[in-house]
Amino acid sequence: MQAKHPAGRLPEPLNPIADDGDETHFCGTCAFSSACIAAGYDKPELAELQCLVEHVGPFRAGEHIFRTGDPFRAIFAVRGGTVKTRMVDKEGREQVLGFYLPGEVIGLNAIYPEHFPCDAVALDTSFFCRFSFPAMSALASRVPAVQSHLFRMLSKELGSASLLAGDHSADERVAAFLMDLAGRYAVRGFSATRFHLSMSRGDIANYLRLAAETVSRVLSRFRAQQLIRIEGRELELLEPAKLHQIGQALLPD
Amino acid sequence: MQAKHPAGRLPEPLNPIADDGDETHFCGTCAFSSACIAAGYDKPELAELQCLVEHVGPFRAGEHIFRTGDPFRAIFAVRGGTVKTRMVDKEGREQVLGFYLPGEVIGLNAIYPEHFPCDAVALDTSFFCRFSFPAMSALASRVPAVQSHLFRMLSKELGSASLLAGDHSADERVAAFLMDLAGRYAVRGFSATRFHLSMSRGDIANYLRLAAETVSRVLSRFRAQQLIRIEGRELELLEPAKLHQIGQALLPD
DNA sequence: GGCTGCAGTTGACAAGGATCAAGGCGGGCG
DNA sequence: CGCCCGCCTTGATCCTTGTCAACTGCAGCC
Repeated sequence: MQAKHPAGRLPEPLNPIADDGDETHFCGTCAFSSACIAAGYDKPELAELQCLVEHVGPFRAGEHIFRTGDPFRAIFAVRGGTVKTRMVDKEGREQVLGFYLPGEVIGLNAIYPEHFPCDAVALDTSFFCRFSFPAMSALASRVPAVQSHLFRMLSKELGSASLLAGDHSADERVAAFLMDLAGRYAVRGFSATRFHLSMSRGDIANYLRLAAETVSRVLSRFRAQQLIRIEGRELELLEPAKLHQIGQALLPD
Repeated sequence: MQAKHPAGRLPEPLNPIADDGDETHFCGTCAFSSACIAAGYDKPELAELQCLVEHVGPFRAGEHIFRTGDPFRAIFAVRGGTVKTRMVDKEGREQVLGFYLPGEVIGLNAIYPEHFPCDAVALDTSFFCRFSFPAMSALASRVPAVQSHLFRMLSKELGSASLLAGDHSADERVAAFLMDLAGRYAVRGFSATRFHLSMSRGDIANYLRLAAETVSRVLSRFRAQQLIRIEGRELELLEPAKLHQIGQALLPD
């Protein structure tokens, strides 16, 4: 039993929030920050950006930010908390499309259909910046950096959508999932080796197209192999390099 | 053996081409036609659209339109023929991302990384309209219809990327694949019940994350059930409604 | 003509993961 | 406090699908 970490409780959960800004400076970690910077904080366009953005929340775990079929009027940047997007088919089966962390943007897939094609559900207590899309489009026409930023965000999400597509083993999928989360936390300045899984095992499994039991088994195996330390939803990556190698087929680079 | 169609040879293969236009009117079935129309055929912007578009081809089956890593300078609309996009991982395994028919656009996923993240390979003899992306962006800034069109194309592709994601049976996947192709031919004005499969069984299988043998078996079963008629790569859908029902979990609506 | 190679089909078998089932743990609430 | 209800874990079994293999048909080519 000495392989276990009986008393090794993980430290207090981190509670990342992508909001170090005030009404003038917005969020430093926000997906739009580079666009704001490009536009220049002191330019008249910023005043306009302030008009089209609105802070909304908090949403408690389980509450909807938007629902399938809602008319599309805005996109949302996560300021704090975590969100899952999901589709529910007519037989009532849920399909998790993605998880969104602070600084990331949801709603881009609603531009074309003009209605949200999925639900967005808070997993944590969450806060958002709501960007009116018509106003954003108009601004994009005048500020090339904003237009280019929108194009790039859309294109980026296209790239990540094809990540999950391949037929890969349960180990590869879970390892890639953990490393993907780690990388996304890292680029926003949070710890890449220790974080909280806001989503249930069932949500992870659904997202990865596995059974919840399989996810549970893989995590147990990773723990037995000393690759991770996991206690409920508190996670520590002990061997990121090995995990990256296991999941490499699904990971960029 | 009377269930077979011994002498029922399928008619001559259709050879759709999305080009009913000349240098002035462009392609009526092209993905950009609505943007052109919105911009007004006689407006000065059209002259600009002509400057940024260039007809390229023919490419013969197996030739690359672009390769992974090529610098991103343009997107391509298929005028005629069929294209597959694919990624090849470092172990050399191929991953088919999608098939593109006349009127559809390839290269949108390269905007963000600024290099093509995948290969595009002609399956047929193929022709394209090449749109310089910098010029297109500049035009989009001045013509809201063009900007909006680009946003919508990107968003639309986001939606279709999540289509394939679910864990579905081989029957569901193949049925949905056939119905998806049928629908895409239909919107461009081609027959929705009889068409040529430009891609090999292996490519279909790879795209659907199945083994080639499984695709072969499913198609044989569909034929035995009188749902389709298939002879090599010539396909006729005999029971589109039943196929749609089989694949409904993956299909829109 | 016969050889070669590729695409496709079909069969036999094996394996990874889904499903079914049972039990533990923890939190909310009467 | 004790009950209940999710969430999670672990074990046993089953089934879909991948893998291996053999065979056919066809096209290109010497």
